[in-house]
Amino acid sequence: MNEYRNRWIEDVARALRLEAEERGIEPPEAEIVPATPPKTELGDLAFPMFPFAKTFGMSPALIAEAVVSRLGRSDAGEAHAAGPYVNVRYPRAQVASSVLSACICSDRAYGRNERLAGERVMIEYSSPNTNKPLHLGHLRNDALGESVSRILAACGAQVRSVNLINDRGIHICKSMLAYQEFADGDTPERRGVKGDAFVGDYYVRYEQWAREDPGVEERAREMLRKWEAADEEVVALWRTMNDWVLEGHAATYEATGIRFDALYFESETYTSGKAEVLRGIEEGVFTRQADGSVWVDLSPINLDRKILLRGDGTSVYVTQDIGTVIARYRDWPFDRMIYVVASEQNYHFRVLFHVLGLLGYEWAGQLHHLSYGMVNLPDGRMKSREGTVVDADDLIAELRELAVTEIRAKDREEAVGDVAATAHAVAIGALHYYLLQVTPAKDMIFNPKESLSFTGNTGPYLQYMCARINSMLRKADEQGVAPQESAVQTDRLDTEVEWELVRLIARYPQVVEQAGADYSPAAIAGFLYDLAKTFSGYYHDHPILTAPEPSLRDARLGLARAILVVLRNGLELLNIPYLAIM
RNA sequence: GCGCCCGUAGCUCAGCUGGAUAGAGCGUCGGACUUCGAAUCCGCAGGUCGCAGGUUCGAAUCCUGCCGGGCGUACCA
Repeated sequence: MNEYRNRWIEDVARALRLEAEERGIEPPEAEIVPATPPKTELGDLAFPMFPFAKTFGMSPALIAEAVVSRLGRSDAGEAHAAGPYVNVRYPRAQVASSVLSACICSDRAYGRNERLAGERVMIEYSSPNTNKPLHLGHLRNDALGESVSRILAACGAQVRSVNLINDRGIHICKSMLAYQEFADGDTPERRGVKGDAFVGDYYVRYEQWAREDPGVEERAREMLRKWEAADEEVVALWRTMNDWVLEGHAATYEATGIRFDALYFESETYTSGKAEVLRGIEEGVFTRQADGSVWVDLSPINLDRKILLRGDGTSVYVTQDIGTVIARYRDWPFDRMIYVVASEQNYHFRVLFHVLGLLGYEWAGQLHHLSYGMVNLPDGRMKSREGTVVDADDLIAELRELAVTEIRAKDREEAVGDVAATAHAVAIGALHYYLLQVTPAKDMIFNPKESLSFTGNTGPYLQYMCARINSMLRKADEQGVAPQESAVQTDRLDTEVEWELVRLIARYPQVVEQAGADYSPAAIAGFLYDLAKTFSGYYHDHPILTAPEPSLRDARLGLARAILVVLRNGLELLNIPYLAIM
């Protein structure tokens, strides 16, 4: 459909030029940018004539008429004047047939593009602490990271997803200390709970404990010192508890379809970066203060100054990130690196990227912080102290139970077969759609009640449309009426809504490309909902399997099949499970 | 104070990078299952697009200033 568009832009430009010539006027300079008319009846492309009114000394409507009389019609469609607009209508049957066949033939590859072909993109997301289970904030992070990874891969990039696990530090020692003090050798297995939840309980326990006895704070610091000194007992405990947590996190990733190509552990990299900072002093880009601490001047980027090494020579957060990104670049030289990290850390990444530039890494300009907003509850921020943090596993379990209830209520147990698996897929679909429909940069409110809903603008709605189309195609097969692709007579698709659906299918590849350029799964979510909603209205009013004539039935089945292709591919990019039956 | 982000229907969110009457979902109310699966569809109601200027033929969209909110601005990560 792009060819048509480009051709019409040229044609309209030429017509305007000729018109100007004939009137002895300077050809108009304004760029010709087509828009989309608000309704399909008006056409498929709209050229507003307002910008040319001044140079022509004519009303936009008159210009539109003059332009149209020069354009006439061609095999690329026909133009007509609609007030101040030149509207173009494509040859529908022709376009429909090329769109549908491209979609159905490409099948799982439909929507892919080569925009980022050959580009190596590393993307970091999740990055949990190993002292507690994943919570709702991680779920947004994971959903975004996973989806953006898939979108970039669909744009042709070679993507490597990594998870930097924060497995060391004072917060880790806190849960360890509480465990030592209170657990009496208990284990997750013995208690029959997930390892991350088990350890998380001790973290909470520590917080209570520290409130009653301020002295424990010092004991935690002491433990950290021992850990850094590789004290055997402390390291052994650390290893055991970390493994518990990692196992628990892995189970949650598994349940949510989150994958990584590599795991990085902060415990292995936290001392790196220091050498880089020291090199920076030699090169004069950092300065050392009398107490031995090292600073970077950030006034070039309108910030203050920032410490890079403490007086005692130990690293801070930025220093570590300097080290890890350099190490990663060595492991796997990338053309671009994306950090999926909450907006709280905007400042941190501005500093990090600037510092890497100062250190002379030319790829510093290829680092991006995909900043996303906070997830709040209807009555405010999640607070671990007040116990309002929404646990990831609990939420998923709740969604799953609700889905089971739905399946039973609709009496679909038999049709569905594996109720548990289907319910889980619905739960994940609801969750991911809910988290991804919002523009990443915006804070969002997580309304538990709303998130538990499966009706309306939701993931299950999209899954349901897939299931319905599937069901139709299955029946067509059973009745032996499944059409050959080549046999589809697209001129039978002559209603406005059918044309609208064809246009949506044709637009999908561009949506993927745009979503890749903007790192915005929300763009895909919005598009899929549009498509599903339009189709839903359509098949309600237009019988498909039971269409009055075979050629009409076949054409509609072809359309439905193409829509299924798009929905399925799109859902995959959002990490929403596809269901043939639900 | 300074920096970044955000203000669109009662609530949660869209709005194709400046174009035709600002759209969905939820919620309220009212309709549609002997008809391809009602996790569906259709209709009603609901808006000074935070406010004020500016740019433009044309602004929810771009610029400036206010007002309101969030997050930062640590020798925490």
